[in-house]
Amino acid sequence: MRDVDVERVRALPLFRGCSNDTFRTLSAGAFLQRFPAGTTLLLGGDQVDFLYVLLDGTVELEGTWNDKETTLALLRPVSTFILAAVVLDADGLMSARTVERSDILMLSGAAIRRVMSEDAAFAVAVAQEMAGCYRGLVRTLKNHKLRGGLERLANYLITQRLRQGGDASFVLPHEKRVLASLLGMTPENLSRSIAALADYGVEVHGPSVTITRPAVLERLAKPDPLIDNHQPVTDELTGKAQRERWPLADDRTRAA
Amino acid sequence: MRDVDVERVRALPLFRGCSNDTFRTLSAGAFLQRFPAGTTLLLGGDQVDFLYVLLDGTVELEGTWNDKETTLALLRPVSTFILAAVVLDADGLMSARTVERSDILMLSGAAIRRVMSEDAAFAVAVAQEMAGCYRGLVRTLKNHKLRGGLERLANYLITQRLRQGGDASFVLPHEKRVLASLLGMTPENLSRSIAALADYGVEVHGPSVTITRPAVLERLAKPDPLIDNHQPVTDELTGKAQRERWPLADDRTRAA
DNA sequence: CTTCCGGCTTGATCTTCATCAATCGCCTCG
DNA sequence: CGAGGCGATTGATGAAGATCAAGCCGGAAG
Repeated sequence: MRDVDVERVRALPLFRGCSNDTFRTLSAGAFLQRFPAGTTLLLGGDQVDFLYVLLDGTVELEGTWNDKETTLALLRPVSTFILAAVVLDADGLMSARTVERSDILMLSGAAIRRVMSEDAAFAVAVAQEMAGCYRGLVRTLKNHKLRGGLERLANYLITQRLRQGGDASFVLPHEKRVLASLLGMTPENLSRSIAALADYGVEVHGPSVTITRPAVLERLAKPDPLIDNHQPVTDELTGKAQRERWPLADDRTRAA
Repeated sequence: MRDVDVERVRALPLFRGCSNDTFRTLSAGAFLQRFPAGTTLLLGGDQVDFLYVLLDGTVELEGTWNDKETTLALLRPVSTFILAAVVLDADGLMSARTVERSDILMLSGAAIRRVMSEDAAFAVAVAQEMAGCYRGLVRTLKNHKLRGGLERLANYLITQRLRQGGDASFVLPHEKRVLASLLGMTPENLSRSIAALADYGVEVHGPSVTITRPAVLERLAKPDPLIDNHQPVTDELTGKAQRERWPLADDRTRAA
């Protein structure tokens, strides 16, 4: 594992606050692996032995039932995944698959559990990361139960625009069929929904999107801070927990 | 606060492992309150100052958007709620409302955060509880994205039957319109779905349900351990985390 | 260059679900 | 006892979304 990768992991909110001892213990049994696109890292129901950290590439978390599949999340670096299963030493509820070639760090789950009870700061960080993931899922569930497909798409585009810097034009970060699954619709209906958004000032050509009249789109989308996390993605704000604390005043951020 | 209540809280997985000091600190600033039915405890977007522990009654967690409401969870004693917001010192994403008269213990959020960094065992317990809640939400999300309304209802009934002891007859624990919202459908469609399940050996009279041909119903419902948590509810298995670890062998349970 | 393939789009149709409206049963309160 | 109210049910209708079936387009391989 390269030093630069070690540093990236050490800087994660999950590990930033833990002791050097803790971090050494964890990284001792760790290994970094490069997977090609389309590799299944983990199948739902499998025993989970490692905490995964995505350092480069894209990973899809998916659920399956009755020969149907759905994308539950799309992860970009730097993200950890299946932390919940590791904490509880339980089987994974989702499958994980690389969407493109990805560099993934694997940390021993047993070591994580052991170290948690010895290093309170680390245990707190784990609790915070879990809380952030939990809140992300609450947002997703509300998004699906309260909004229709067109509204979900509109809000997705608004969020992407803000996360990519706020310009009128940006790029869809994933294949449309994957995006459709994430948004809970079929690829056909995603196509139609995109076409329908033309009336609201959304121009899509291949993967590139331009929002010409943001105000009009917002009137349709009705974004809501209790559902949509519009926080831009920066190097400073990488963990799920940090991203959930966002619009807090400084004093509260420091206090916690 | 009565001694018997203190004991119930102390016995929760969240507090069972923490030191006496920790527990004393937490219970010092705690107070128990009785709320009538229909009381809003917490509105989405509110600052969250307390961790709530439902000791008696029923609480509904709900989400709102664009004048629509949906219930995200229905809690029965003994359950904690809005732990994630407390851990991150963030605003609540959901509203909480009593469905019936409820006894609720309120613990200072600031004290919880403080105590976490001092007592690793407690921080671990918080992380585990959060992980359990997270997995519950993953199950819910898969349930909604992968199954249709009739299938969700069928699985709900199967789960209820098992949780209430496995008899052919049992009782719906909530009003049907609340149940409809939890299942993500309108009351009208819940009625129709219930009627449709008559063909699968489900008899419903008011709140009482009888499943005459479980095998037939299961063929429709296709329950899946990666979505449905069929674990019975006992005094021994009260926390969200415990309930997620269920089908594990003894040695794993002890190790963690 | 041409062919092939996979992802995307488009149209037609069907299923599912929401909505609107009316009724019924039950309980409460005057 | 009767009136009103609320939840549940049932029916009719419409909208949203899934499915099926072609076609389109662009990149990769031959």
